[in-house]
Amino acid sequence: MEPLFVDRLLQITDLLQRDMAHAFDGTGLTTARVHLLWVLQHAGPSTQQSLAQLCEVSPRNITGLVDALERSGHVRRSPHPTDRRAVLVELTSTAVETMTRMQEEHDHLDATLLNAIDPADRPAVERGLSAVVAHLQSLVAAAATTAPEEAR
Amino acid sequence: MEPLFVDRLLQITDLLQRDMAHAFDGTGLTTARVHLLWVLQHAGPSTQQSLAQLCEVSPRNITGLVDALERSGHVRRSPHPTDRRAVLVELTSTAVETMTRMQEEHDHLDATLLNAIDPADRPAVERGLSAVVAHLQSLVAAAATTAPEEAR
DNA sequence: TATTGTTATACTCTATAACTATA
DNA sequence: TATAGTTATAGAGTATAACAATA
Repeated sequence: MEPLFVDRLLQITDLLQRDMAHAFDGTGLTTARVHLLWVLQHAGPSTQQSLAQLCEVSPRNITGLVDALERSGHVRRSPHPTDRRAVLVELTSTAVETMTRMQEEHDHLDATLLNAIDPADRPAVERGLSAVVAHLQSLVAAAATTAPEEAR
Repeated sequence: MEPLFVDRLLQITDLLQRDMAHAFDGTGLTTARVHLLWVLQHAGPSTQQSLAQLCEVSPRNITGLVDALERSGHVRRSPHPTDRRAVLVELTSTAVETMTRMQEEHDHLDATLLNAIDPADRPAVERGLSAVVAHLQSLVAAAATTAPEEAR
């Protein structure tokens, strides 16, 4: 009996998260902290405000994550050159190495997953998943505009 | 520029979770609690031990979730008929209604997602995602057997 | 007056360990 | 002796609100 299509997607969600969790098993890092490192790696040195926006999380939350990453030596706070209210958060060299390794694992996972699919099916899968993403984006966008009204 | 395949999957992961989170917006429920209700709906009245196994979570965690769901009127604890150590957790009629509605929304989401995919591509997408699931399962299984040794 | 980050407070999910009541 | 559930304790992620320093 075929599972529902959406259940297949949820199963992939679950498995991907488990697999990625194994990747930081020995590092003492967590999903939220790795996400912040990932954002930092791509954005470069950033203020906590901009990190909050990029991570879609409260500024207070960033304070906590940066505190933890500073303690574990993955991140450094330095004064902002022109705005004395702000700090710049940047990766340490240790973290740069860690993120480089994670990026490689990420690319490797991408290759092996694609490789698991019959080459003849790949274009159709690409098209299908793009369509699914587009549809989900429109659903989420629609919910985002109606939900705030309910909340009042 | 095409995103990596695995990034497309992660994007779907993120969007699915957001969309489903909207579904319990007004109910005061959370992901973990809805998951427990979902399990209960499919398993029927259960002891907390078996719920812990089905949810892959500690028994202590179930205590907290059941406490919260009992307070919000979604769940009832009743004495186990033959084992006086155990309790049976079951859905209240309110929760049965909620879960029925959620099941309908789930089926509806399944239909609309599938509908977003070109009919000609559907079989290939099915095959492709099955292969991805199988591959991820083997990765997770492999990590599960090696990780415990590192932990010692 | 507006913005940056922090302190204060609180809730949720999660875990392990010790304990109670029963098997 | 082993099992079911709870109390005790703890850590992580998350949020809002009040406040300090600076713009």
